[in-house]
Amino acid sequence: MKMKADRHTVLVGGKRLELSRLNKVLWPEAGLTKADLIAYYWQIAPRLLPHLYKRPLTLTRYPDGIEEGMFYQKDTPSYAPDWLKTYRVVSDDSREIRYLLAEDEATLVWLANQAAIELHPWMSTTDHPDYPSYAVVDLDPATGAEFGDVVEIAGLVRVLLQELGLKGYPKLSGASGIHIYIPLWPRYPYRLTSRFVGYLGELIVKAYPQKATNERLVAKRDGKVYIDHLQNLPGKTIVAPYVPRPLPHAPVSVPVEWEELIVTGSGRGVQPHDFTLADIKVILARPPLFEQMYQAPQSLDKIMPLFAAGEKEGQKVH
DNA sequence: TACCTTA
DNA sequence: TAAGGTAACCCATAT
DNA sequence: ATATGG
Ligand SMILES: [Mn+2]
Ligand SMILES: [Mn+2]
Repeated sequence: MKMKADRHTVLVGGKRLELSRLNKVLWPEAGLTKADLIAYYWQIAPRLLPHLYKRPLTLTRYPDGIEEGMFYQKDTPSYAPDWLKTYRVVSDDSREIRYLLAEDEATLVWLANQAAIELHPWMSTTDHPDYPSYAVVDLDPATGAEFGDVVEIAGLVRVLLQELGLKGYPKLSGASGIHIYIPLWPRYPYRLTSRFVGYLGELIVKAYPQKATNERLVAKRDGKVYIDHLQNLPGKTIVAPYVPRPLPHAPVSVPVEWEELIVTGSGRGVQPHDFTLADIKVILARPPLFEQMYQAPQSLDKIMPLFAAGEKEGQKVH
C-alpha cells in the first residue's frame, strides 16, 4: 500500500521547508519515523540550540533508517538552502569544508528531514576554533563492564575534579557510557585539554585498576571502563546533549544530576537508555542542566604544572 | 537524501 | 533511464 | 614502517 502525499510544507521561523517521506521508518524496532525525528528536533530546539551555537557540526545520516547504511557529513552540500549558516575551513592541502552551523529551529528541522540523526558539534566555537570551551571525560564500558561500573568511575572523576577545584557536568551518552563535561576558558589548546583528561585518567586507573583502564588495545580492557581522553583532540567530536542515537530504542544523550546517577541506599540510579526519542515531554520537563556550564568557565592555570610538563609550544625542539 | 557519473 | 557511488576525518599510541 | 581505535 502506498501512503499518499508523504510530504508537507511547513513554515519554521519564517522559512518554508519541504518535508519529505515523513512515514519512512528510521527506528524499525521502536516504530519511529522521520516525522518523529523532525517533531523531536523541533520541540527540543530550545534545549539543544545553546549547545550548538557557533559550533561547526559533523552529522551522521541514516536516510534509510538505522539498520541500513549511514554516512558522515561535514561539508554542506550545494543543494542545501542558502539561508543555512556555514563556517569555512581550508585545510593545508587547500581542501575546503563549509561546516554547518545549527543556530535556529529551521536548521534543525531541515537536518532532521535530511535524516541527520546525530549532531556532533566541535568542542570549540568559531570565536576560538583552537581553544575548546570544555573538555570531556568520555567513559566507555568495555564488554564485560556494567553501567554500574561506569557510574562508579564517574563518581571518582567527580571527586577528583572537586579535589582540583573543578566542576564537571555528567550526561548519559545514550549508548552505554557517560560523558562528563568540564567547562573551560577558551584559552587551552586541544592538545592540552586532552592531556589534562589523560592525567585524570591516569590518576583514576592508579586508584582503581580493577575497573578503570587507559588501554588503547581493546583486548586489554576486559571488563573495565575505558577513560578515553583522546576524544578531546582536534577533529574529534562527541554527540551533543539531547541528541538521539541510532540504536534500537532511539535512546537520547541526556544531561543528568550527579545525584540521579549515584544513588545511595535502595533506589535505582538512572540507566543508560532511560530517555528515548519518544520521551520528549519527560526530557523537556527536566531542568536544563547543562546551560549553566557556559556561565561558569574554569581555569586550568593552577593545575597545569601537574600534567603539562614540557608542554610549552608543543613541538619537539629538534 | 540528493546529486553525479557511467553504462 | 537506471544502477551505482558518494557524502569524514587522522593521529596518538602500540608493535 | 605498519596497525589500531575512536
Ligand atoms: Mn563514549
Ligand atoms: Mn570514546
